[in-house]
Amino acid sequence: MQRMTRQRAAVSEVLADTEDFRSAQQLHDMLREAGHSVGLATVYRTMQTLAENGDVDVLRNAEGESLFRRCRKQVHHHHLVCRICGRTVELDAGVVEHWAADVGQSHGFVDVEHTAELFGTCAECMAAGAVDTRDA
Amino acid sequence: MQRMTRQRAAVSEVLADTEDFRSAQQLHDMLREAGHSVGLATVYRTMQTLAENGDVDVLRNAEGESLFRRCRKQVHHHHLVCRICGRTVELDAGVVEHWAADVGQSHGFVDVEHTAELFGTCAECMAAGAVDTRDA
DNA sequence: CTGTGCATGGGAACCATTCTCACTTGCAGG
DNA sequence: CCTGCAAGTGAGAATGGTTCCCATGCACAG
Ligand SMILES: [Mn+2]
Ligand SMILES: [Mn+2]
Ligand SMILES: [Zn+2]
Ligand SMILES: [Zn+2]
Repeated sequence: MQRMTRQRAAVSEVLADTEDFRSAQQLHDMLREAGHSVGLATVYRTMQTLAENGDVDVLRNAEGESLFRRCRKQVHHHHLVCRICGRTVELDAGVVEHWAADVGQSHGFVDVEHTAELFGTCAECMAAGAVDTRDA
Repeated sequence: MQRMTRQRAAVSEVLADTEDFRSAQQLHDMLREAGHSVGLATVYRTMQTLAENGDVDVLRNAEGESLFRRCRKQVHHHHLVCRICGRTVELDAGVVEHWAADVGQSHGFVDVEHTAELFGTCAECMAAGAVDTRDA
């Protein structure tokens, strides 16, 4: 049984304010800046619950950190995420769905699930003279 | 300049002995069982080097742990992995490559990378009504 | 209003991975 | 063969995201 608490309301508010994937720690900072006081553990707990309920999407960046976002689409979809600012584009990917289904079937696998995410640097971050932090 | 050491030889040997994706710690255990003494840090370092050279493929399981495997194909590809026995099929996925490139470009993103893995239950495991032997 | 049991939060615990650094060793060059 | 030295090693410490613990707080049904 879910209770409505000051903390959960604050988290929902912050989630509604951003279009981008954010880590639990970033959300925690955003809450603090917005004047709300919410414990980090509570942020993690809340995101876990929201994720289980399908209210937020979760993905892991290259560093293995979990990123959260309230998505528009409730149905299955994929993302193109800016690895610098977190800007996100929701993608329909019928091609990928078909690929997954075909490949699974042709190899005799059942209950095939797939993961597919795109990470890049968005135009704005690129223009901002963003340094490519990769390779070297 | 790469030097051939007892440790690296042992790791290569163990990698050649398995078809399945394994974690650094599992590899470390396998080395110990095979009678070789190799530090865990060395296993990590070796896997990192092999991964950079494209000699092993890396993927992250649901728990965020890195799994390694020596793949047949040297070129970029994806995997269909049995979530029960770990059996792995290497996949060519031109469709996915094109999708990633097109989507990235049409949204003005650069340096677009993608992840795409399929997890399912293979025919044998399905027939055996098998119990999950992995994870833990 | 009140009790009760879900919720909170600060800090400790967890745990895979990386780092440190003194020590070892492969191997090119002599 | 030697030898010097840069690359490699490993035990343990550090890191850092995430979860756990537990005393205290508080939402809300009755
Ligand atoms: Mn899909
Ligand atoms: Mn690909
Ligand atoms: Zn960006
Ligand atoms: Zn199987």
